Amino acid sequence: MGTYNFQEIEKKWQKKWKEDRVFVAEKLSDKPKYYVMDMFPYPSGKGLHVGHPLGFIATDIMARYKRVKGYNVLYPMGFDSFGLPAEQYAIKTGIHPAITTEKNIKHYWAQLENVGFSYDPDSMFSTADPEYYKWTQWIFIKMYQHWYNKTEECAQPIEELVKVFEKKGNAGVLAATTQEEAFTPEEWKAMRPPEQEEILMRYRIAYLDYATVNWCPALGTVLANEEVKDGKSERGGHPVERKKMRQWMLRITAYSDRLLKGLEILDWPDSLEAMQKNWIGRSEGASIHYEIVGHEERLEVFTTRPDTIFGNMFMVIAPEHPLVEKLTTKEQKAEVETYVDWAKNRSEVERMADTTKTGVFTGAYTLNPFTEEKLPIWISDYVVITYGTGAIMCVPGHDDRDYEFANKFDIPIREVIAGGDLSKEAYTSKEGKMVNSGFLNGLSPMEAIKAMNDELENRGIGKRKITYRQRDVVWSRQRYWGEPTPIIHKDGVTEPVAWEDLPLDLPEVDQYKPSATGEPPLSRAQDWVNLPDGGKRDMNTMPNWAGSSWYFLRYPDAHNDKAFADPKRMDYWLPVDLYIGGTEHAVGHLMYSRFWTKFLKDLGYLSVEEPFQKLVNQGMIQGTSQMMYRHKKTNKFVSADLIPEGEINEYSQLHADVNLVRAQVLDVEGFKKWTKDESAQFVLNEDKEFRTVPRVEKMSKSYYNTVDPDDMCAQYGADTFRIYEMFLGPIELSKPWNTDGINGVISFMRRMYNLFINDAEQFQVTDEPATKEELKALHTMIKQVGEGIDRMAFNTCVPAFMVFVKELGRMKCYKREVLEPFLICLSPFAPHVCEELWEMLGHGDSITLSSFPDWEEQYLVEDTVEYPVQINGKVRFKLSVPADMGREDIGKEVLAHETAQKWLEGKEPKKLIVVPGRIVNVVI
RNA sequence: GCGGAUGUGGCGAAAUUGGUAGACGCGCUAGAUUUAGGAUCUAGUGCCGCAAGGCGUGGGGGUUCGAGUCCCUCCAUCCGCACCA
Repeated sequence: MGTYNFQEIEKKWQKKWKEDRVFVAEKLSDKPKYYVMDMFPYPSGKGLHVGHPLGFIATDIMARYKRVKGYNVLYPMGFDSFGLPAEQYAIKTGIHPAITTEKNIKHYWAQLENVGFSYDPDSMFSTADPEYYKWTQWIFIKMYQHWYNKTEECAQPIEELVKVFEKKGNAGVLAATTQEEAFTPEEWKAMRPPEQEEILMRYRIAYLDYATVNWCPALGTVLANEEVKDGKSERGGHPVERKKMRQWMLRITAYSDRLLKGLEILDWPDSLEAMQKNWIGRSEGASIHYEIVGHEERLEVFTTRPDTIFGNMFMVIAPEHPLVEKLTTKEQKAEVETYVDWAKNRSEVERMADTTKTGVFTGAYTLNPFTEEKLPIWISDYVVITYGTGAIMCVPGHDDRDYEFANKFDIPIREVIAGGDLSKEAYTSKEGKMVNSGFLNGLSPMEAIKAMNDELENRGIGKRKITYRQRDVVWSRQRYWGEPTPIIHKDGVTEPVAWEDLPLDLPEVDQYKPSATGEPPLSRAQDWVNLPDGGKRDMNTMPNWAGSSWYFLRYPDAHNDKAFADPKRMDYWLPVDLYIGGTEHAVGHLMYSRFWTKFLKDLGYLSVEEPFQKLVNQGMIQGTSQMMYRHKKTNKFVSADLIPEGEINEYSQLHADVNLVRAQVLDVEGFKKWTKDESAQFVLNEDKEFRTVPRVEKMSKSYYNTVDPDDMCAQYGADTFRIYEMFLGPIELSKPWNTDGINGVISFMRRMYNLFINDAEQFQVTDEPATKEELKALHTMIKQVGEGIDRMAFNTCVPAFMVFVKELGRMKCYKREVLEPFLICLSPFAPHVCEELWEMLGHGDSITLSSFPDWEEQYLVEDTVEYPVQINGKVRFKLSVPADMGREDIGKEVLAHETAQKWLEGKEPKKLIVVPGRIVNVVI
């Protein structure tokens, strides 16, 4: 048998690819392009495990496939290098995060090279490279220097806005802004610079503002909403508080509508699209201004159910609402203050865990504009200040929360839509007829919404409004290892760092943690912070999201020093045709990337509105941990099959290193060596084995269930490893890692190799012409593989190869005519061995330069006989049936023809393929 | 509660537009061959049944000549969001 020496082959070709620069894309070309990439990894100290390459292998297959399909392919890889782990390691050890990061990147890159990915080496960069983050800072400054014009749906320079203010004031400006008060040109000109600055901040796309933010005391920094899960920090699971702080923010809400609409044209998974839609949370409703009894101010509320306004019995405002103090009457003051204090100090976790209604009456009333009733204004934390106006009109009859609140505080309930039973629960459906509702009576709720909106607008007390759940994103982090915010504070105003001073490098500091007084780590570099002219540098860094928000724009021109990228290259390469990555970035990275792309498009740097045309979420590869049991009293390890079910609690469970376990049996000696505990005692079963119990959980070093791709490549070869990962199932699916089935792939690889090299180590490929049967096997394979790759069902390609190889082996076919096209088909999956065999076949060029074969139908169809058939005396066409079928078989099918005719209305059928008993297919 | 998905042998899974369900691999069974390896080859392997035959894609119903696939409904599991007005 020929020896398939994968180690030698793989090393040889990896070296050759590198030296010959085979995978460097033509950065500008007339050829059709294909841009495919992965979500780049964060280079942690732990290295890659077998879960990471799943998506990478898929993109590599696509890249290699598109190359042999004649495309100019850009397939890059980079590193998302700013981030928490390197910084926390630095705090612990004092080693500069840049050093750790560089070391980790080297390790990652070596691991990736081992698997044989066809990355374009010229495109590689790290987000922590100053030559890269120079442009991250540049984009940030651009955002700072622009505002969002809602009339033109476009970001525009802030100087132009200033000119408008000087000429006309802000009254006619429709902008994404929190500036509500109007001012005249004279008022504007009379303002001092810090006052003007404050107003401009309300317009800038990157702006400073006091906002209630997620403060994580354990991490010493603020976090974005996307980084908070269930009231805890996504990284580390530390508790998060709400705190009012002045922070850099990005006005992503200016783009909410475009971010929502853009989803329609994208080829993304439904679940991801739904998540983004949900996150943006568009809802249509009305804003209504209520008169407050005895006050000048009005109370603005947002509601999606203006139809129910006749059932509005009370109002609730959030504890943080600005009117709280003003509205509270003397009698209620003490009670209100106690409540507001309590609500503020309640942690997010507590609030989420306990949703029973609490609240307090302010003593103030609004007037229901339609019933003229006095409605009490309450305060409750079930109304959140960050959504809508932080105040609601409450209709206890037709809203679950209002219903619960009204019952608790004995507020009357009125039915305004017939159909429910209000003694039991609120009736929230929009089915039924309006009652007790004045001019709305008799209408359906949908009709009533429209009528009420018209009436509100006529009377000038409200108008239709669209509200988004999405909030502006906090873009400051009180951390060291990130891009410094390129802003200087001086005399109460801010100004950007000059272009020629970019990149604004991170300063050296003595320690990486926040200062003793709670200032960000950058405050430790006082020389850097304080400028000679009295200005002070901003001490915040940008969040981890910053670098990844535009890296896909950099790959085509990764080392450009004059611009973030050459516009011609942007036009040629964008959008990314295929982007693969995990679902964990659904609302973070993917939302920001879309936002930054739209912003840069507005400024004229890009011509695309959306960065990622097709997106695929690869599943997570879970680890299969191996659990072993130790008796709590005797401290002996006991083989799992010896433990009676009822006694399991007497044992403690430990993770054994999965690399020491084969088929649920532990290598006891290896275990002793690993734990460095020679005295450990083991109770073995009657087969003298120590059995473990598998448990599927996250792949993590701490569970000792990680498998290093380097080990897989060393043991089985990169090609086998790649095919096996694809063979596990669809890439979208999560599945536990196990190597149980890898022998099937190994034997396939051996058989495949043996088609070329026989048992006597001789090359046995001949130039004989192939038979029809052999060509049928070939073209079946080509069709299945080509279609499989096109719909990214790589798992279905592998069986096609296996069947093909088995059949050729059975037919003893060692013919060039069949084997050459086969190698090209297989090469995206197993590139090394295919290159090697391609070379043996006498080719001087890389297999990458060949072209993917087309399948031909003539080899695939069965021999057929055609019979003329008449249907209902009208449609005549020919019926093709397999040659071994007789007329009598067709006769059985005549019953079906009436339906067949219906299918075929308006179409010109060529043939019906029939098998005994049924019509199989209609070929048009 | 809202939104999204998924449910097929002992296991991972195929079946692209409705057309012989379970391809391919693992595992298992038997045999062959060598002989201690985590080897190779051959045959078998959805379930029930000696068989003929029957039953089978989470449950129930429907459309169709024909349903894993389409429609309705219920159930289970997973993921995301969540007092969003």
